[in-house]
Amino acid sequence: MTQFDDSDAFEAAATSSLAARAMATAPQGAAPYMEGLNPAQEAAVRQLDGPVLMLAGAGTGKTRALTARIAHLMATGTARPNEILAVTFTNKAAREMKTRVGALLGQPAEGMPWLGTFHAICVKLLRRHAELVGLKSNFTILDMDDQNRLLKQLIVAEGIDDKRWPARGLGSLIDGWKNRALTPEQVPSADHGAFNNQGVKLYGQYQTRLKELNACDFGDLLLHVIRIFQENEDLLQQYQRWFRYILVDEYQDTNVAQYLWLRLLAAGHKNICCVGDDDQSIYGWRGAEVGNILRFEKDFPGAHVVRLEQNYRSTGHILAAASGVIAGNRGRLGKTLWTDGEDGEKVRLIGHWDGDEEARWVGEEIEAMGHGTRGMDPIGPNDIAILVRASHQMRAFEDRFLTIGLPYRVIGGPRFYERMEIRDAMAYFRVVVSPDDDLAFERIVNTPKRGLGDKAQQTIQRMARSNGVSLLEGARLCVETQAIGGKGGRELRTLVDGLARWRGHLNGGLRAVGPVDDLIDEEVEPVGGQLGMSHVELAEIILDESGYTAHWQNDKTPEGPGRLENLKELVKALENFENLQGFLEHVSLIMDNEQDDQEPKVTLMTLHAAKGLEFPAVFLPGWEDGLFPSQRSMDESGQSGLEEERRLAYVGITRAEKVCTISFAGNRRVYGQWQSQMPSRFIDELPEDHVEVLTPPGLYGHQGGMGGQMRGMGASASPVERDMAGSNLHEKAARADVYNSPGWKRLQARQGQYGTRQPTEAKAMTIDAEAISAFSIGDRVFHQKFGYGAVVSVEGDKLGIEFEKAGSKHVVGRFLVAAGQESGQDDGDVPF
DNA sequence: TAATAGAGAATTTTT
DNA sequence: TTCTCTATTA
Repeated sequence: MTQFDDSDAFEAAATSSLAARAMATAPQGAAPYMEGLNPAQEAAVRQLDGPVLMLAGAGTGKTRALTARIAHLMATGTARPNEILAVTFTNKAAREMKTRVGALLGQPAEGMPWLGTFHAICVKLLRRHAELVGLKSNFTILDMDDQNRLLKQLIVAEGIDDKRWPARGLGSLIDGWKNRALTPEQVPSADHGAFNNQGVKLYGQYQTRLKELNACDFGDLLLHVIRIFQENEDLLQQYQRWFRYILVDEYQDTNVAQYLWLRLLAAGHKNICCVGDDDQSIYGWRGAEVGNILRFEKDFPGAHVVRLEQNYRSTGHILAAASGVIAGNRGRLGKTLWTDGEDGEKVRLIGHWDGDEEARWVGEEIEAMGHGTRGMDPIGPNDIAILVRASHQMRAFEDRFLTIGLPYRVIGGPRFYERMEIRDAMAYFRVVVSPDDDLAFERIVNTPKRGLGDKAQQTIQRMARSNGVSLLEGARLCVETQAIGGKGGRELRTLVDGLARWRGHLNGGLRAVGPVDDLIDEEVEPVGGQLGMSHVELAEIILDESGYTAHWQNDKTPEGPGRLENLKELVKALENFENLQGFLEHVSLIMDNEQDDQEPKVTLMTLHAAKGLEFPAVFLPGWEDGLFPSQRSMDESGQSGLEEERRLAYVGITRAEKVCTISFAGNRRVYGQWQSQMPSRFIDELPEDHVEVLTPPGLYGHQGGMGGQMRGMGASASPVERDMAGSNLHEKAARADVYNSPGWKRLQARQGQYGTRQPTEAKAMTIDAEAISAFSIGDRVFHQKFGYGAVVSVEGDKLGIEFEKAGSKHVVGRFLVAAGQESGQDDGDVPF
C-alpha cells in the first residue's frame, strides 16, 4: 500500500457543500464578507497568491481580515475548504476562526479539516505516517508530568543527584532544543556543558525511551513531521500540492521548528499568508522567534506586506500611551496605530503605599465604576480586567475581592486537566485504552493505595523488563507467578482483572480509524456500543470499581469534596465525545476549560493570558522594576528580555478600550518578606500628555512606627529636590504627597546612588544589572537561613556557596546579601 | 508500607 | 508564605 492510494478520498472530500454554497452565495463584486473592511484589510483579503505578510497591530481587525480571506478563497473558488491549511496557536483561536468563517459564509464551516493548532495538525499528520519515524499510529502524547517522571528515571539511572539536577530543568532544556528543531546529534557544542555535561546524552536516552514507549512529547509532534517531510520528498510534494493555501495566525509566536515546518510546506507555491504583530511577541521565553516575522520578506522575496493600522478598539489617549512605550524598542517593523474615535480618558497612573493598598483601591475603583464615575457610563464587572505580570500578584486581589464580596474569575490558574485527581482518572482511562501505556500504569498501580510500594513496583518492573512486555503485562505475570504475594498481590490481581474487564467494555466505539475519515472530517460517526455500555458509563465504572472515587470520598482534607466535584465534571466532559480515545486525544492537546457562568465577574489574569482579549476597563497593577519588567527576564535575556517585557506592557495597555489604569506600590510583600519597590521604568516611558496622575484619597492613616526608618537615607532624598531627566511620571505621582513615606524616600535615595536614570534603557540596564548581581567568587555573603559563607561558583543567577555552618549549597543570588550589609536588608520599611 | 512531621527551597509567563 | 520532598515513626 502506497502512501497515497487514498487521494481519491481526498478529492471526493473536496466537493464540500460549504465550498459549493460559498460560490453560490457570493455575487461578483459585492461579497457580503467584504462588507465594512477598510482598504488595508481588503488588500490583505484580495491578495490571495504569493507570500503575504499581514502586520496587524493590536485591535486592527486581524481576525476579521483573516476570516474574510478564507471566505474569499472559497467563494471565488480559488481553493476548496480542504485545500486550505490554517494554523493557529491556541485551540480557542482555531475555534473562533472556524465559527467566524462559518458566520461569514452563512453556514457552519465544518469542511475545513486543516484548520487547527500546529500541534493538532501535526498529530493528524503523524498518525498517518507514524511508521516513518518508528512509531505506531496509536502513539501516546506525553504531557509535562509524564515527561518529568520519565526524565527523572533517566537521571537517577545515570547516578546523577536529581536534587541538584532536577528533571524539570532537563525538561525545559530539551524543550528548548526541540523548539529550535535540534536533535541530540545537532545540539551545538556550546550547549554540551548543559545539565552537568550530561544534557545531550540524557536527551538522546530520552528520545530512545520515548520510542520504546511508542510515545512522543509536544515538541516531537512538530519534529517528527519535519523529519518525515525532509526524508520523504514525494510525500512532502504531495502535501505541498494538497495545501494550496496556507494561513498562519500569530506568526510572531512561531519557533524555529514551526518555521521550518511552514517553510517546507510553502516551498512549492509560496501561497502563504502570515499574520502577526512583532510588537506583541511575548513568548520568546518558550522559543518564539521574533526573527521569523522580522525576516519574512527575506524568506519570501517579493512578499506583499500589508499593514493594518487603524485601531477599532481603544481611545486615542490609550493608543498614544501604548505607542509611546513600544517606541522604546529597537528592531521593530514599525506600525503607527491610529483611530478616528475619541481621545477619551487619559491613561490613569496611581501609586500606592503597598500591594494591599493597591488591591484595596482597585476594588473600590471597580465598585465606583459600576455606578459610573467621572461622568462616564457605568462599567460592570464583566467589562473589567486586572492584568498582572506574574500569577502570584493575583493573591492580593483575590483576598481583597473575597472580603468585599466582589465576584471575580481567574483565568489561567491551575488548569483543570493538570489537577491531580483529573490526571489520575485520565491515567486509568489511558491504561484501559492502551494497555502498554507504562507511564499511566505507573501512576495508578498504587493510587489509591493498594499496598504496592517501591518494592512491589520494582518487582513488576523487573518482570516486565525481563519478559520484554509492558508493565501491565508484567504485573499480570507477577500475579500468576505469585511473585507478589499477600495483600498487595490480591489487590494487584483485582486491578489487573479490572483493567482487562473494563477494556472489554471498550465496545464498538473502537472503530477502525482510516485515512479517509481522517481527511474528510474530524467529526466521527457515532458507532453504537454493541455491548450496551457508553464510554461515559464505562468511565464511571472504572472510577468506582478501581476504588478511586471511594479514595476521595474517604479523604478528610478540605480538598476532598472539590476533587470529587472535578471528577464529576470530567465525566460530564466525556459526554461531548464519541469514545474514550477521542477524549484522551482531545485532552492531550487541549488544556483549556472554559466555564462561562452567568454572574458578572471581574476578570483576573496574567498579561500573557490577556493577549487577544479586550475590555472596556483595564487595571495594570504592579508596575515596579523587578516585578514588571521582571528581573528574571532581564537577568536571563538582557536587552532582548527587557524589550519583550516592554511588548508585554504594550499588550497590556492595548487591551483597554476606554479606561486604562496603571498602578504601582512602594512596598510589596514577596515570599513573606517586605520589599521596597521602585516604580517601573516603563512608567517613565509613558508620554506625559496622555497620562493623568491620580491621588489616592485619605492615604494618610499610617502614623507612627517610623522612628529609625530613615536610616540610610541620603540628604537629597526628597523626590521634589531631585532633578531627574525626562518626563518622570512616577516623580509626579510622588509629589502627590503619597510618597512622602520612608520607603519611598529610601527608594529615591537608593536610586540616587546610581545616578539619574536615563531615558535609554540600555544604560538603565547596566546600572540595574550591577546593582543586582553583585557577587563574585570569593565574596563573603549572608543567607537568611544558612548564615555566612563564601561564594565558590557563579552560574547565571545561581551561586554556589560554601556556608560556614550549613555546608555547600546552591542558592539563587537574590536570597543572598553581601556580608556586613545584612541588617539593612528588608526590615525598617515594613508598614505599620 | 503509610502517615506524619519537619526541613528545605523557592517563585514568570504555557501551546 | 507555601509547597514539595525526605526522613522518621508507627
